[in-house]
Amino acid sequence: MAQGKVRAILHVDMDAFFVSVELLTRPELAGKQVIVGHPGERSVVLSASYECRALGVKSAMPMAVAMRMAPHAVVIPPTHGLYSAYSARIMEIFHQVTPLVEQLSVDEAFLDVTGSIRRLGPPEEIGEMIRARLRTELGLPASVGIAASKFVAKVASTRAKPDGMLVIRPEQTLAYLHTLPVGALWGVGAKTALVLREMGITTVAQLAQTPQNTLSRRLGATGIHLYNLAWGRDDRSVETEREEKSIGAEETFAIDIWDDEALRREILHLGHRVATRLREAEKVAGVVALKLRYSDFSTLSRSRTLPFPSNAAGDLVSAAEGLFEKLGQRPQAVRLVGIRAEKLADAGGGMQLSIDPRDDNWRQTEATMDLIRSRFPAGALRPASLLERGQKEKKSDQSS
DNA sequence: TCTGGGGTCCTGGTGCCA
DNA sequence: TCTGTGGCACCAGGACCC
Repeated sequence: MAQGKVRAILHVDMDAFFVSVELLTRPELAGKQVIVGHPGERSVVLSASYECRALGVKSAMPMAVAMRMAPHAVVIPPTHGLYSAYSARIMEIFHQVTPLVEQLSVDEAFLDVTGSIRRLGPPEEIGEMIRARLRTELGLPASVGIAASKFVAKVASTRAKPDGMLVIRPEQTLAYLHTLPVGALWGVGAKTALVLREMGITTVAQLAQTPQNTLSRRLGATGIHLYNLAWGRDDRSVETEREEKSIGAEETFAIDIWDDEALRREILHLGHRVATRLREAEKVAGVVALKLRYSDFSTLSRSRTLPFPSNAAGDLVSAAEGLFEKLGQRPQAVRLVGIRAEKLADAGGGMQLSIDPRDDNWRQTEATMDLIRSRFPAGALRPASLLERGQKEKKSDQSS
């Protein structure tokens, strides 16, 4: 970060990204109500066109609700591979502008262009250039926020949507922030907004005028963080590298499940998914966490430290099964099962040594499975115990 | 209205150990 | 030998984001 120099941070956010990508191959749907998401009863909206948003449809809204709001909307199942491919091309364009790119998700990033100004012109010109390139080279609309800090740039891009650009200069920052509702702050979700409302705080200006210790008492460290944001204080730099902290997979059943055997099969399936991804990332996990969500949406998680870090499905599954056993009788049917590998470390190239030679045989087998999987279509290879599941529970495999 | 799947971060409780 | 304490790791859960 340049000391004593005002930074120029861009936040670039693609507009209705999944929908925009789908429209590239279905231009006849442009200007129509379009939703990307699984059409199933228990799915949610992944992305909605602005024509749908005008009717109240939002991302993460239950599909059933969205369909009541926009009954004529065209629903397109997601094609994640396509979005990843476009995401890579988008990031490539960003990296041609500056090496200081922090990718936040598949469709948005921070760019620190402070050092690019002499070469490319003022930040506004850089922002417009990026938007023009995304539009002409990829056919995708994007919004850009420009400010001296990440947080304010992010707020600006949100306010610039759709297909716009908003610059907030350092001297305008406070006046601008203090016009916003408190929900505009990064980190204020439904629960925090409720707590703040109980305190009589609904705007950023009111938050800024609230004593820090009052906020701290109700919200802990979050309160102090929000207070600083309300005063425009955010000196976090654009981080170009981010270490993965965990890798997980979870599955919501089409109907809630009581059957132990079905739950065990799902644990086995998820364990293999997570282990495969760990090996692809060349990581080993030190901790395995099991997550269950019951019919009433209450969620329970249990975790266990492995005797030694591993990326073998057998180790992950056996830890998860141990946690599952320990839970004993379940009070309700289960709607979701998840497994997460945590405390990740580099695999270090070699395979994990084990006292039991059978374990190493199994790991060799998994390595061979990875190789076969890389050469044949997904789902071509799976443990025998999952074959029956593969035929009965097709729904789950759509997302694997 | 009835809630996916992928993550990160924070907090509070608990048990171990010096 | 017993007890209190502080630090730390681990665990569980919640809130949030896209």
